[in-house]
Amino acid sequence: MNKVTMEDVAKHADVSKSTVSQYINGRYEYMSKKTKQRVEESIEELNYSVNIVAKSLKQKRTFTIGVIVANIIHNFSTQVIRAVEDVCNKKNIHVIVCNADDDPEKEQTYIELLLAKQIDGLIVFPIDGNIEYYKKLYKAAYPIVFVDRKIEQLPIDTFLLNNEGASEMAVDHFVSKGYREIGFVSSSLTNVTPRIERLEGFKKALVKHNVEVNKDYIISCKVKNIRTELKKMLLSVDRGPKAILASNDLSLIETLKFLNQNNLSIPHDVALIGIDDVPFSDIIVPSLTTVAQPSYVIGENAASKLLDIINNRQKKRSGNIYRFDGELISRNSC
Amino acid sequence: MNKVTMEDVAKHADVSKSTVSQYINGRYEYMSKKTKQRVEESIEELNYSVNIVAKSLKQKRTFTIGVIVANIIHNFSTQVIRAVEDVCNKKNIHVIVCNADDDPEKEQTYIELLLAKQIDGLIVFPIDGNIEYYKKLYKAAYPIVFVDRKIEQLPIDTFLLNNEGASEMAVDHFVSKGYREIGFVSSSLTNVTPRIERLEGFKKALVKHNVEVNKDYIISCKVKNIRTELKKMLLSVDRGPKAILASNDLSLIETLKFLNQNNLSIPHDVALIGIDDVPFSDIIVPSLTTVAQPSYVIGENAASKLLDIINNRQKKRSGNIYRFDGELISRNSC
DNA sequence: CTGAAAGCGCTTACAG
DNA sequence: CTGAAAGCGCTTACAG
Repeated sequence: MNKVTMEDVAKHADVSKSTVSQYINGRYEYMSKKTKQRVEESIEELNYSVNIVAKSLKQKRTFTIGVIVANIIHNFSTQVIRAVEDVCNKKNIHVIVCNADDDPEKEQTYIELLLAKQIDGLIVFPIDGNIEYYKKLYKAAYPIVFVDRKIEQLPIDTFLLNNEGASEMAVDHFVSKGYREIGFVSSSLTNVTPRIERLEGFKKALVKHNVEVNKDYIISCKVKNIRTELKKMLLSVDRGPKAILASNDLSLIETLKFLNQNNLSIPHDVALIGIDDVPFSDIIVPSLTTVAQPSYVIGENAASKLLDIINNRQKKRSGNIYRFDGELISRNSC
Repeated sequence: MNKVTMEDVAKHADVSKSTVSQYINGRYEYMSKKTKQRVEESIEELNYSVNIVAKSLKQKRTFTIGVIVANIIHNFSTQVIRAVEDVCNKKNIHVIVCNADDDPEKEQTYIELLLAKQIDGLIVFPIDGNIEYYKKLYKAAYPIVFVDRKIEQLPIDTFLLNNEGASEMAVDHFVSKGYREIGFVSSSLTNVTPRIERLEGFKKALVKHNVEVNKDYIISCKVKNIRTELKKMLLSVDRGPKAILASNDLSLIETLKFLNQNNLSIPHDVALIGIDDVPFSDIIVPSLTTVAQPSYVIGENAASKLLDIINNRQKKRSGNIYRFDGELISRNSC
């Protein structure tokens, strides 16, 4: 395929490699019409295309960034990736996606491989276990932004949902519909930002509405155990909650499955709101009321910021936290 | 970050670059214990990692492959990508994913960019409009495999569903449940393999069961028009079909939406089977009977084959068509 | 067992 | 306006 090099073009056009390079990079200022045309024709005839690897080595830029998602299983991850790719593709930047699978070691291996490939920057959904490693990257002034989770110790730009606000929206909606016995289901085991903040927002919102926080109504466990916990909460306790806030897509799905399997009707027996829209919320019966994350917008912003940082390495970095509000989409499950 | 080079390590260990390179690449045969240890320590101390861009330029391998999906909107695409990434990551090969969005020009731009990046091989969900371009790649002996769709003219290894068999499974299931008035809904506009073959398989299966093929029961149009067409088919015609085979995930979703919106109960009013499992088929009520594609297996096989081809460039290529059988998952929609 | 040298295919100051 | 030369950071025959 790509056997023809700049040298070949130069010979064919009877000019120097330098000139061909100038042409390729659109620096026509000092180029005679004749030369320009000869080069143009030669490139056409030989079907030349530049070797980006060689170019990258020289320029120390690879025109590629990496995205490391904590876990690609979440809808949110997929949508963020899509947005990042859209933003980057527009600027002819390639994106390499790695799924850390919530495993710090896996993540570190990926980061090292990406760095060895000299990628220009990194978008990371950070994992608790790798803080020291991020610190190294930060100190080396490596272009990096975080998504979904923040790491307190590091002034790295971070893009995430207004998590407390999202919970508040859901609780407000429940209360406005007359529900005061509200449960909370979370699938995250580890101490990640979304889980902490959504639970916190949930509690605050209850307090705001003068509802006492009932610990028996809060589930936080592995995905596969959610249904067992729901059974305890809804079927064993004397009076369980009449409404459930599922804190993300996976816990929403588990809750749905549980309710369906136990013939509990939504919203009659239990009302349901999920944080994180799921692709089928509009398709099923009853349709699901959710607080949708602006995932695409979050991804766009993170990508734009990263590209900015890459293009202005010198500028000192701000380490801002960018919050994006969720949107309550009222459908039929509450 | 990666400022430290092989040269630095060489100086620090007081050996030559050649020796460091040998060490990095695990060629210890002729290396004295002492040298080996000194290099090892220096690498450790300087925190050196190899520059893959330089390595790639020299070796003419980038340890990266590209995947160009026709349209990432399909569940199938996502799953194939996941499988490809799993296979490649195990061998430290990176994957760059591009979404052609069913646009031949977009696809060509991506392919050119990927080639300029010197990627080692390509997995493509081919689009009708780019046959000439694939031919060029083929002639240049560029490592490439196809997924999901075949291009008759080119002997390129292709991995796809046994589409006719999938339709047959669905029809058999309908018939076994007593349905003989069966509709077919397809979302693909263009003449792509899955659409053609699934429709063909559908017709053949009807014939096999001595059911006459009724053209009014076959819908093939843009996704956004499916519901209008369904309305004509189900609500305007005197006697519409009592069962519907949705030929892929998107048409399944549209059909579901239509049935729900019109309060048609599944399977009582209309039985439903979809080719292509959707993630929520098990979650909703009624759960959906589908013919699941072995998407992950297809992706795994395509990736393995591509890596094989890359590692044995000399071998002449077979151009086999690899068919994978779907699996009927009987749930409650039929 | 180890090192000097050439070269992968570009870009970029600099000279003329 | 154009070209010769150096260099990006590796690998790889080859010499010793």
